[in-house]
Amino acid sequence: MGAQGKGQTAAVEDNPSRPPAPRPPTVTDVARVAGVSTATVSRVLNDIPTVDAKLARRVRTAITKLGYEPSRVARSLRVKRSRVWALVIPELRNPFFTDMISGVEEVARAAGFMLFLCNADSDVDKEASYLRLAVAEHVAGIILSPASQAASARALGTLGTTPVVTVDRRLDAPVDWVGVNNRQGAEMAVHHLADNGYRRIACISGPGDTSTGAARLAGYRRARGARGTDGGPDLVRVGDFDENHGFRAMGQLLRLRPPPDAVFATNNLISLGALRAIDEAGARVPEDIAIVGFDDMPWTSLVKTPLTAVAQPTYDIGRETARLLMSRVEGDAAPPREIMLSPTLVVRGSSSARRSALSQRQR
Amino acid sequence: MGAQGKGQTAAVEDNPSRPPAPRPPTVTDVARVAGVSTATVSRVLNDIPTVDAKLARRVRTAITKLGYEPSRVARSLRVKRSRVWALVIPELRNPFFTDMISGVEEVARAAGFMLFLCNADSDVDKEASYLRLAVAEHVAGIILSPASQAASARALGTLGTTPVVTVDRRLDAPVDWVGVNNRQGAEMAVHHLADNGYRRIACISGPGDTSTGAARLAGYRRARGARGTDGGPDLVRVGDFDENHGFRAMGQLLRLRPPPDAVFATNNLISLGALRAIDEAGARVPEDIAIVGFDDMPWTSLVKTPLTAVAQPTYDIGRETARLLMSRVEGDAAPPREIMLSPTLVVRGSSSARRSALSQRQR
DNA sequence: TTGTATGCGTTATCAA
DNA sequence: TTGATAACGCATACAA
Repeated sequence: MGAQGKGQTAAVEDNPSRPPAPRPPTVTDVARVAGVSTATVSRVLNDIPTVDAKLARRVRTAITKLGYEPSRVARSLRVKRSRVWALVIPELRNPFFTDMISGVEEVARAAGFMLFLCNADSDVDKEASYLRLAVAEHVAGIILSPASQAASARALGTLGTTPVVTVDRRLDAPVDWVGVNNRQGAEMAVHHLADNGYRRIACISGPGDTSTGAARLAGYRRARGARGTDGGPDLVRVGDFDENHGFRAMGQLLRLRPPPDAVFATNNLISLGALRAIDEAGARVPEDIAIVGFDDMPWTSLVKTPLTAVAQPTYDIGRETARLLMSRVEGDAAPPREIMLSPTLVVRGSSSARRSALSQRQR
Repeated sequence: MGAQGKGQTAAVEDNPSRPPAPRPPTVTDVARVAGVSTATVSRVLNDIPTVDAKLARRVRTAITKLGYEPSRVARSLRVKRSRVWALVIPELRNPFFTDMISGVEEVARAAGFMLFLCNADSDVDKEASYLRLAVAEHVAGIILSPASQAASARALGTLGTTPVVTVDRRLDAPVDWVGVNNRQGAEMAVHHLADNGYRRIACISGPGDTSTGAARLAGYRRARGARGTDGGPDLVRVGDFDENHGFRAMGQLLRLRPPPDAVFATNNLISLGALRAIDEAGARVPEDIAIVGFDDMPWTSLVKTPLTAVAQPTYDIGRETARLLMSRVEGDAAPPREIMLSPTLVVRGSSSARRSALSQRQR
């Protein structure tokens, strides 16, 4: 109900009583008002100590009086480096990345850096295009989670001297990296399933041309090898790190004869899709199929059977990445560093110890 | 292998075999190589038609030969407007906003705009600080989802002529807005619960100084009024739009005597917290308490009792917001516009028709 | 149609 | 310690 606020569209014309040029003040204006040179204003702005306290005060009052705000673009042009980072990630809708970004944002903001958000959409061309834009914007540094191992490493060459820190996904190149021990995380998942009596453990893997996809699959294979579990290569399903792949792969796995008795879902979106497939097939977790995911999410404890998952210190990953980039931006020229954090296994009902076929019948 | 070059202090001069200056090429370089003036290069760059095809070709080959990339910061300084938008949101870890951002990003990238990601962290000071930075960076436009209705409206004044489009959360100011009909969405939720026989319908609301918090609460109250349901003001719990508030409020509601038989959770994080509280209390959905959430998420169909939710066209909201800002950036000076999309109710098990007390006992 | 020259707002170099 | 002045890389008014 109520009236629409649309009324009174009358005087759209320019108001002649408005000051002629609402041009934002510049250093020159500040200098004039403070009665000093622009050089002195600049010195005050940049906290250069060799300036008389009295003059500095005059400058500061002039600044507040005018409501002056230094132009970051003019400064960027002059010093040939902006206080901006580019954040290039493969998928914005994956909560892992947004949590990670939260960590990056915290330290960037504290240091006065703005963040260019670049969503590559898992597309190497979009990624390359964003990287070009980033250098065209004279960003001070780049945080990159590469869409692909091969193509993205090539793109690195075009970046000139801009510092780059990769995160989560590695590159075959001498470049900083922050992330978790993905192979270890995968091994933990599979060993845990084997410990709980599962023998046919499947894996829904991500793309082979991402280091995380490759490492988690490698960990899975290694752990299976160590435990001598059953089943052949058809238990491995490689595809994208998304819900769709999780859904379809899980459907295929459930139709296998014999089907797997457990599955390792290698990221949170794949887990989501796999759970949906299990649900639609009317299968029970873990009686018909156990599942362990990668990435612990707010919803993992709330699904029908709470999900066991390999948890990453996602926010910390973002913070460490930003700190490392910060040191590079400030001139740290040490050889490339790799900061590897540890994943942890959060055990819940989806991987509960398997009952033997006998005891199942006894129920 | 050779001697270290360090000894030869004789030749302090630049190594002649190395290119003297790995300085990125500029318009001047391109102009020199192409044998034209910088003005012509600039014209080619900006697709100004009044340039001879032959010269244009020469320029273009020079550009590719040199690997020239125009400096967006120099251009920004010159034209006093960058091809960058600022995206100011209250909470990066709320998937609603990241989905919305995906939509924004799609149209921004297509138009060659970069995005400054500004996470205000529900803090009006951080928000104000980011808005200042945005103008200091000469952004072409701002997409703002205000942390608070009152404080953020004040901040608008400092923005000068920079176009602003608000999204999701409104402001008490004549400014563009894109979002859904939040009051209607809330009404749908409550009417649905009432239709299914619930009589004591609680509400876990967001902050009163956000338009979405206020509108959803208003819709809840209005629908309750229309249906004449039971219960008093203690059925309404106001707090933050986060999981913690959802968890605590739900716990309090469950301890009420008599407790509510249904609850409306006014955003996805509150739903998460409420479900967790219900779970920990050992209550069943919907037998002990029915629940309807706001925002449909990938996990909503997978929780123990699939969640009925008011769904928003989140991605579209982002796209529409970006399109509106684009038109403003291109000079559209029409009066402020409001684009209101419609929410839809996705019905699942968490709000199934209530069984009477009698039939419940009969089970 | 093309070129010359100037300025965007800042910082850095050099003299004073 | 301070100030005049020259860039930074680009776009444009004006002249040719």
